[in-house]
Amino acid sequence: MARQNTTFKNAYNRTLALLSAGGLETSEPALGRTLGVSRTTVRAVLSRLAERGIVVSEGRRRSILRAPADDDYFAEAETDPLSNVIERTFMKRILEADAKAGTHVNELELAREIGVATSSVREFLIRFSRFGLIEKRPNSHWVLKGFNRAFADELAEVREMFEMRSALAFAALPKDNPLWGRLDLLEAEHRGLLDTIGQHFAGFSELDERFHRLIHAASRNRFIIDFYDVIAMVFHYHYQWNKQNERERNEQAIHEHLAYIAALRSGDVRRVRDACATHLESARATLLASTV
Amino acid sequence: MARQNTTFKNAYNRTLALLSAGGLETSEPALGRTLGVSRTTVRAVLSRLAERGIVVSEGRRRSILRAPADDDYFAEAETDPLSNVIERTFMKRILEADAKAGTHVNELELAREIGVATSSVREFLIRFSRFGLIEKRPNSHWVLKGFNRAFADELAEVREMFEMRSALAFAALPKDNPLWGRLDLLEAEHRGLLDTIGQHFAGFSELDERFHRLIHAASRNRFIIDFYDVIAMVFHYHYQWNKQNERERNEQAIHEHLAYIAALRSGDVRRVRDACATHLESARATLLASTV
DNA sequence: CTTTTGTACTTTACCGATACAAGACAGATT
DNA sequence: AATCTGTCTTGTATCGGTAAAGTACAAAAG
Repeated sequence: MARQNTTFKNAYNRTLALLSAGGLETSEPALGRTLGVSRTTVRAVLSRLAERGIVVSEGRRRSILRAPADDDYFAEAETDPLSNVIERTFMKRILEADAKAGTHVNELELAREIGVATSSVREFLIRFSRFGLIEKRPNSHWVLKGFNRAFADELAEVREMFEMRSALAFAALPKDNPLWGRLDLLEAEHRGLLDTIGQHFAGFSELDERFHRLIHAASRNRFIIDFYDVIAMVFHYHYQWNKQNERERNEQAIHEHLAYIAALRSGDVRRVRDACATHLESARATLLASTV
Repeated sequence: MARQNTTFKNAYNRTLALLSAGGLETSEPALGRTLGVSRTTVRAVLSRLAERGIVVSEGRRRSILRAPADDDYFAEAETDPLSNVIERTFMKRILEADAKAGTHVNELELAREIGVATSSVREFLIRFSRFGLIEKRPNSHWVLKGFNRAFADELAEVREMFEMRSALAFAALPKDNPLWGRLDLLEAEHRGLLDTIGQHFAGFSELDERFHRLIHAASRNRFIIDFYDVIAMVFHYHYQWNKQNERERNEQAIHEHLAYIAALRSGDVRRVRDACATHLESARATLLASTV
């Protein structure tokens, strides 16, 4: 096999979902746009829909024969892009066990473990290296730098610098800037989550990310914006391992966000500074508490 | 061919240079350490030295038969690692001509132009992407973001933030920290360069890089330290195209560096701030002047 | 008993090939 | 006149293979 057709399978599953929701696009280009794939893939999807007797197309006329059933969908595992699989396996290794600084990472071994070609692992490691957790010895192995206190400190230091600057830039934005509207929406989501915190506080981490990315967007600086990828990665993975007091932590964070939002609206530099600093300080504390 | 043996050729050339200087190491491991390569490569070098009748080895006894001549060396082009070749070709393209933001970058085309496999180009582009000049569209091409004013501004903004912090950290270093010693040496080099500025002011860019990297080392933060790679890349390539007033610019920069060094030694926070700001401001101006 | 050499083995760097996915274009539909 | 479909071409994602470079270990030399 040359390439897993995850793009196709993903698009197919999402088309089934659209069908169930009754919102199937009419034309190939339109469907391509909503799915974010090319027409070639759309046609492959339509072709399979016809094979399975769900939708038949003739020319530009399409008729839905039946609603999709559960077993029409591809298994989730199959729709996961290879790079995600590699990333997950690798992060599991790093976070779970022998992730001491100085450990060697072997491309070939990783590739064999996951069942993929070395070049895929290689490319992943190169991409991953910008997170500052691994380093390459030319012509030789990669060296792990450890998910430790030093990493957390360095990360937090830069984060605080960047976010403070972004927050001040945000507060200074003219009132007709579209970012304000997006901030309003996010605030509403925060309040909504607060009401239902008992049930699904797990959704917070995703909201948290969108909130901070919105703030960073005000910096209009690609280096600042891109740096948030490092933080998002850390939160995404590391917090899967640290469920202690999750609810309390999240609830507190929501309140801090709300205060932060109010400060931004006030336009008062000192208030923004304080709210930002307060929130980032507790974020730092949480992070440090969960390092090795 | 599977792999250019540039490592070997490089090591071989450097061994010849060591021979001419009369400083050949005795044992294989020792030579490996000074060259920074493995024993396998050292043995390949020794074996070629024997073939060419320069040095013969029997057991651990080695005798030098003759001094290396000019045509014993491999041509420089052959000793250049593939990744360098790719980088140079790519940067030339970006800087020379049609480097408008939005231009597509085609892996296959680049690979054909240089005469290498696509995977090598791919890996280069992934590594290069952290410089913020290109961006990947999944399953599709890379998009150039343009070596323009916006890029220079964003770069300068982060640089100033980072270097200011590093400089303050440097000034606060205890006097027995080894970085002070290295600063002394660099100062001497600056003065030396100032005396001979007429002849070889070209050497300044390399000195400049070492100076700023030294300052950043005081931050003890991998993200800050690594960020200097972006700046180094920009200076390395962009300045090859902008030779206007090079001598005056460099001379001024040297004086700014000397003032900067004096400020660091003084430990006076305000003085450090001023010297750092002054220098970075003129660096920013130079950079902006040379963007498209 | 430490360091070096000879040798065998493992891993990385790079190539070439191919299925999957994107993109281009002309003729057909509305 | 714009958008859509059919068809074709190009390019990316991934694999498997091999020469170059690194690494491990036992026997030899000091």
